[in-house]
Amino acid sequence: MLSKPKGQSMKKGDLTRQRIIALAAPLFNRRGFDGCSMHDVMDATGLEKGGLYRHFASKQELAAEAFLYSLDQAIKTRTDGLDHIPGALSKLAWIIRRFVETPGPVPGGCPLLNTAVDADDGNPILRKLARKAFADWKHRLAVIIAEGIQSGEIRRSTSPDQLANTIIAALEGGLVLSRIHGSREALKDVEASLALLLDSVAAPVRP
Amino acid sequence: MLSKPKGQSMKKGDLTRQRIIALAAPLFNRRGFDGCSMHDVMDATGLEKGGLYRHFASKQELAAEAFLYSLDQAIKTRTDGLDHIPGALSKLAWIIRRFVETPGPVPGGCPLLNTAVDADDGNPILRKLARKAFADWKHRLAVIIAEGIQSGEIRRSTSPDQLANTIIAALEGGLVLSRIHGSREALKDVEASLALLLDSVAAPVRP
DNA sequence: GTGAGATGAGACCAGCCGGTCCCTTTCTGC
DNA sequence: GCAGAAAGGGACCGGCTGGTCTCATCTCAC
Repeated sequence: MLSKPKGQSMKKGDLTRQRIIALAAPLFNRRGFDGCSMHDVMDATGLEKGGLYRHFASKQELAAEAFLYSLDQAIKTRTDGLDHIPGALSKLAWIIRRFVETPGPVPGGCPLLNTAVDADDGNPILRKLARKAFADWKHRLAVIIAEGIQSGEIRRSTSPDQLANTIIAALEGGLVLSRIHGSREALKDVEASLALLLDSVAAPVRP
Repeated sequence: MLSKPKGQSMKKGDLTRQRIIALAAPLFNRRGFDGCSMHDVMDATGLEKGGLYRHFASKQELAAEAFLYSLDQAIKTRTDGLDHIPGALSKLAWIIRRFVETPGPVPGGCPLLNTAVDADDGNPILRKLARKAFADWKHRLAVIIAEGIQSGEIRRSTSPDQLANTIIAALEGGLVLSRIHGSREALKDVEASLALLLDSVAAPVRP
């Protein structure tokens, strides 16, 4: 289920498998599990049924791999460079700005949100993957917030989990609004409001 | 496309039509357009193909009607009683609390969000309906906020549209998180953070 | 170079999809 | 109560679904 090793020891089959996943990912992300057929994947990859099913036991397995691929891409492009940002509040603001300004690497909106909505009333496998992905994201944010509290940058009364959940919820909701309206307005509004919220949890500067 | 008249002049056909919509709404809301087949609707309603297609020209028309029904139900249960709440900030807090605490009348999560995600890369009809529904919701909130500014309850520097978009984005995002985790935690967190945000836009009390 | 295993083509399958059509049954205005 | 209209049953349609299987071809270690 997990990705095969990358690098010099990759056989042809592994390369094909990776190629299928990379080409299927935007299809599933855009159209959802039911909205994307194996024939669509055939068209996108140029492979026939047999070639496809040699690498994946089922459509569900391919969809799961495609989701993990999209997720991985999204995380990479949205955290690349974060380490160089000093300070918890700056890190949070940077993450928010990145999310608002940088389009997702895999077309079709955020794969987490899409998969969560697509699978929340069925498809337990995808559902579980989405749940874990959200939990991981929340944890990453909560760690930054906790560090900010530790360092005295953020008020002690702040709940890391609460703030992390709020940031994720607002960004994801804002992305949906922006996509349906075909304008970045909603995301910009969310960014501005989150900035206000971050101000209000910042510890008062000591004179 | 729009609902037929209700009341005394309803023929049998109109009643059946309404019954189909009401029974199909949760199916489409839970499983999405592609995930719900006409056979599912047949099972839910007890009607045969012919009976169904007498009342709707296509699956798309039925889905659109089902969406409008779900939307109408959601708006009703979430605004009923709002008029008795005095003051803009109280109204906003009340709306937020309602959203967090009252489960949607049509199972499967928020029909707006679901439809927006389901249709944002295709299905222009549903997409347009979702877009309008979000715009209407934002307008309703923005009016309340503008009134709060007018009355001196909310800071003049506040942007009604920005705050409205933020509230909607955070609530919808929080609902997705809560549903995927099977816990109200995320929504509660969003509610608390929005309360903080509302505090920060409240005009300072005059001594 | 060769042989064995890896890879892919593509015909095939049963079942389901949205949708149509015609005929019977039921309703309703008179 | 009757005639005409409205409503619904259900067989039928072509096309598409996810998935299987066999056989040809390609790759690569030796």
